[in-house]
Amino acid sequence: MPELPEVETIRQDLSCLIVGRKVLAIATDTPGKILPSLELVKKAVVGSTIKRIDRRAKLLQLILDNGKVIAFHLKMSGRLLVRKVGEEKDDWQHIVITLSEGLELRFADMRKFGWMKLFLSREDLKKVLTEYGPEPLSDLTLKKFREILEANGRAIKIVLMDQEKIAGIGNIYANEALFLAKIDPRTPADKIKEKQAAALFLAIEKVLRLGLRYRGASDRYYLDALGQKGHFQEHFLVYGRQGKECGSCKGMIKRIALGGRGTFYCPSCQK
DNA sequence: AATCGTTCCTGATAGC
DNA sequence: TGCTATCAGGAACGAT
Repeated sequence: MPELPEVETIRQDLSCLIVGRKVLAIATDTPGKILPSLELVKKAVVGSTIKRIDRRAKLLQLILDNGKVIAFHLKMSGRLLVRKVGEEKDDWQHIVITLSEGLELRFADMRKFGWMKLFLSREDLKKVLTEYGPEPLSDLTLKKFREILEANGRAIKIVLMDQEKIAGIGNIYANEALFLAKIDPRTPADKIKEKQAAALFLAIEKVLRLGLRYRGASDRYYLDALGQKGHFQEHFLVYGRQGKECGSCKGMIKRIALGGRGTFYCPSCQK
């Protein structure tokens, strides 16, 4: 599932591939996934040029030269693919944005949880973006991190995945970071000691950077903008490894449900 | 205000 | 073998 490293990898790809291209047309077979509506989006963006690609949390934004912004949320299974016009249709392809010079930006989504949304101005977008917590790789400091933990009594894994608290961390990176920091995912955030908080702060940075280095985790559906898999899934220490041996203590990785999400940890390493 | 349950959707998997 | 039922899961939303 696309989290910060996956969305950032796509952002970098799109920056190289489609910045400077003009939007010629938009088509879809799932109009409900285009907000506020296909017609309004067409009217606002067809004819404009893509100036820049930004990312904030898991939200990807095409910044257009007319001041409008198109944002995408990939949710569980969304893909943004750059293809040449006429190339074979992609699996679960639902939105096609035709660009100048024979390219297409395709939004494909097996689960159909993802969406595309028009923002009429940078100010409108900014309002939404301020609702996200700090970016863990650029804005978050240890001091700020400790304040977040102290202010929240819910399980640490729930807090890590809460986009209003910290932006961009999803299930995979939350599980992996907690393993590296040797913290039980159920520990109430406000009960985490100073030393453990510092270890977790570093572990978050480490797993996110590792995810970026491997161009994301293609656990199930994730592909980069050219349709290539990432490789971080080959280095998972706990995620999806229930019943397997812990690489650190030779105990067995356990799976539990936390906040309705699959949670993976080593009971003997993570106290 | 904080937190919980429900909803969206479809492929994978379990059970018979 | 082939059918049906269940489940997973990010985040918005309504309910408590």
